[in-house]
Amino acid sequence: MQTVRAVHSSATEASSPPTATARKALITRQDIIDAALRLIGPHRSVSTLSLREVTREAGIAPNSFYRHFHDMDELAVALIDMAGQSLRQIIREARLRVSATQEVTRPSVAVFMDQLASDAKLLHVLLCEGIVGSDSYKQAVERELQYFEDELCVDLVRLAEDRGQQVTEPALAAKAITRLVFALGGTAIEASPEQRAAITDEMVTMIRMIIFGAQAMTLTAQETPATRAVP
Amino acid sequence: MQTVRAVHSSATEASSPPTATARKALITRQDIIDAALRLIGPHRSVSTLSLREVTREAGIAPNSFYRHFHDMDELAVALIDMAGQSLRQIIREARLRVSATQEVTRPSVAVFMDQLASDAKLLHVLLCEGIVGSDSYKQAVERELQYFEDELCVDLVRLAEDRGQQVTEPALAAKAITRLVFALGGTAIEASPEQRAAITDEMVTMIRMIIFGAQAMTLTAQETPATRAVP
DNA sequence: CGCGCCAGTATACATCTGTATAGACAGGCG
DNA sequence: CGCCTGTCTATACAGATGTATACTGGCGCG
Repeated sequence: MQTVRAVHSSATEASSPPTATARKALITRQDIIDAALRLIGPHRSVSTLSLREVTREAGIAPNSFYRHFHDMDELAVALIDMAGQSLRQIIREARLRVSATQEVTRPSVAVFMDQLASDAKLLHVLLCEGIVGSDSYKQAVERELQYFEDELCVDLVRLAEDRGQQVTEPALAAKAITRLVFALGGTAIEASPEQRAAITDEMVTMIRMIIFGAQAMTLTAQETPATRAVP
Repeated sequence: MQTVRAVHSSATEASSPPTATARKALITRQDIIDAALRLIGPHRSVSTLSLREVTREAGIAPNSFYRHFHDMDELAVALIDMAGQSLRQIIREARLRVSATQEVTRPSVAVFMDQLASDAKLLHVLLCEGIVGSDSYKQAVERELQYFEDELCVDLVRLAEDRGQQVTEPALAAKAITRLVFALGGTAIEASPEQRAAITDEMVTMIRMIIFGAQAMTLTAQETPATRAVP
């Protein structure tokens, strides 16, 4: 486990007055959060960050951390909460864009991918800690995903009603879409723009499969119970 | 996947004969792999294991590790490969069970969940390293998932042909199913048996949605281009 | 002004990590 | 038997980490 922490001090430690050691005027929670966000990336999850690493990146003394967070866990929860806010932003933005167009799926996926690009770190937090985090992390992540699912479910039902159709188990369809989009989003985080576009197209088709399927299953249930076998 | 593990005495360090220090007769790669598997769990990914930790669990000296693996990375790759074998086992077993029944989806999902229960650690490796691992880990994981997708795609096409139906973009449907199942499987790893059963039911319905959807989209494309709007 | 308070820092320590070096023991072969 | 070779262990070291203790300097308030 060789630490390849290259020089990198240029960005953080440049404004040292001639005096011995400059004292940071005021450290805010946000400063520390920003430093943590700068550190996490495709290969670093929050749970693997060390306290000293974060304070080093923030340009403060290790002990100063405790003035703002009791734990590293507290930092992680703060990050997960921020990621949740990012999620809500996606939903809001998607509804705005959708209400102005005919299509539904594509603009929504586009919003998701846009937010993924700008808030990659935050959404990555959700992905990582939902799988590898401690129990409390996982619960926090699950809560945020659940919120996303619930909102999506509402939209699915409304969409179907607007078109005079039914959708079986919209909650399940919403869950499938959510989990699928997040799983694929995880692989898209470090993709090139053209790969990203391809993933977007794939996502759109997959989501349409799920929506069509949820609608088709109502038809089979009431119309043709025998002609189309249950796979 | 039978684990032909050696004696591997007690937990860590209990069986010291009167002599100074007992020397391990023969250390095998498998001993070290088993120790690593014992250590990883819901909150521990391979990338966070330390060399000393693994050797401690294996009951050997830290340096003995190097006789069998050049790196911790090499251990991780070995684990991912084992997880891949576990995947192939799932496909084989599912095909066996399916050929004996009418239903397709449910027995396949059941096989997956069974394997998840018995090889939870291995499949967890795939989940973790696919998200948080280094680039080479991610590539290795992606390779295994791709294999799973390809096999599933073949089955999807055959299933549709047997019933005289078409499926649009079977590769995409297979990818959607694969990613969805793995994402949900990740949350099922530490679930109770009844939660697990509920997740299984959900999975079955979701997969049917995707399959139905992939079939319904062929209908809309050729029959009614206007009556059913694209969502 | 004096003074306490607080947000910052420096130093220190025990513990962990990876790994380099050297030693001990068993087995095969002359 | 002697010796070499391969495998495992012991010791040691430099660096990292979390945190306890003691410090320092600027701020507002009496």
